[in-house]
Amino acid sequence: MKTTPKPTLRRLPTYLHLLYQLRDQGMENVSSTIIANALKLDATQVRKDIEYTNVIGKPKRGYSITELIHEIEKFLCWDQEKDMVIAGVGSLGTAILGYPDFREIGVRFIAGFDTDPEKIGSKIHNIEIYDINRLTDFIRESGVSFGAITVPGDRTQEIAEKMVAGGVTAIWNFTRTQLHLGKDIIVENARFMPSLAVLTRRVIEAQIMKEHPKD
Amino acid sequence: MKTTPKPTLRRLPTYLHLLYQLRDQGMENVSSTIIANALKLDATQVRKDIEYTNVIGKPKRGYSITELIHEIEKFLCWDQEKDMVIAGVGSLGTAILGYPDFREIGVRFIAGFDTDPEKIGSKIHNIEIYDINRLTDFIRESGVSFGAITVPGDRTQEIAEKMVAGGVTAIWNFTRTQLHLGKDIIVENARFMPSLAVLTRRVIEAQIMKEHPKD
DNA sequence: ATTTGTGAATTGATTCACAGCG
DNA sequence: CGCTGTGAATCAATTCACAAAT
Repeated sequence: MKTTPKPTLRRLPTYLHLLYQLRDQGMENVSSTIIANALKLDATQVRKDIEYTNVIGKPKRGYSITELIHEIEKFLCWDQEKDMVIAGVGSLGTAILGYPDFREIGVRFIAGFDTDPEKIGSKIHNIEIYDINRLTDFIRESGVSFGAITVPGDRTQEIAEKMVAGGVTAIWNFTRTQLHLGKDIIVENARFMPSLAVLTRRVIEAQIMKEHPKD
Repeated sequence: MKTTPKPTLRRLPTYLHLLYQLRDQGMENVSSTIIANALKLDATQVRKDIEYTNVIGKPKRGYSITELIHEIEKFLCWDQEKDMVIAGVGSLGTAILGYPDFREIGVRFIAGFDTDPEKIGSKIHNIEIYDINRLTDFIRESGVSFGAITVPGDRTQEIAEKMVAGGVTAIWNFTRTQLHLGKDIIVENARFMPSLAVLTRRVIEAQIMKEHPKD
């Protein structure tokens, strides 16, 4: 099997979000051109992306919105419940626990872990917070396979290893630290700083362009 | 001038984070190979990225860590104070206001805006929260040019337009909505869902691989 | 002996161009 | 026609290969 290109995977959630809106407006079909214009993409690119999800459109009419939604969700495994634990419930971890959209796409946080004695034993957004020392055991006992990491500082690698020791196979890493784990562990980094770097550099480049319009 | 490739810009912050750590460990020089291994990248790619920042290394010795840090920060405009406002101080907005790393790279939030009467007039992480109706005027009066948007639901476009009306030229958009603004406005999206899509799809693909090892 | 810097080759992604279908 | 599906062409990014530097 060919693995799906990462850029395609990254675009699919934005298609989904748009499709929900179009469906709620009562639309039944949508063309690649409409999607492309709404999301500032190329229509061919939209069609190629959709091809991966095995949806086929009808000439003249476009794609069925409900079918597209269903198939994209299935393709991403967003139509199934996925339990997840989170290590680190500072402000970012708390924000994630309270983010309502996760429930819609099947992510259910079943526990949080932290070192702060004030937090341990409490509930955040109705999710129980445990001592981080219980992380490995909890994962082993519950069989959860997704872990998110939002700890500050440099304990990231150690915590990831505890997750893997318990049986987690997929890690969503919000920290700035690069993880080194077995190659059967799937790690995906979700960071703010790369996009801020693009933003601030583009601002400088725009200034330079304006001052020296020699392109 | 050639614009810097986006993948390069996105990697620079991870270099920076590693370089801070190496510097704090007392190291003075670093080779592209060391950086590449630590961050799971290709050494040539690291060297090409560094070329953009105008740092030149010394054969046999590598790059000066302090020089690299300084030049990457300068390249990204992370060595200068940049005022920013934020619209929407729900849990994500609150997390961002409390994220300590922003101060290190020169981002200073000078105000937050919300519709919630409970929040208006209060302070969050020591930053004053105003009524969102004051957004345009505040921006005009303060001359701030960066705006972050973390509002829930579908008011994103409207709020972005209010920011632009006040004079913001760079928008950091944390919502799932695609913005349509003048082409002199720099917009950068910072979303969670694309990376979650990569994570969940990679998990399915790994399962498929395991079940049908016909690659 | 290493490590940079960089053209050349390769791989990957996007966009073009158009055939085919309703 | 209007729209999909797709091979071909283009563009962009990564990786290779090696000369130059110390």
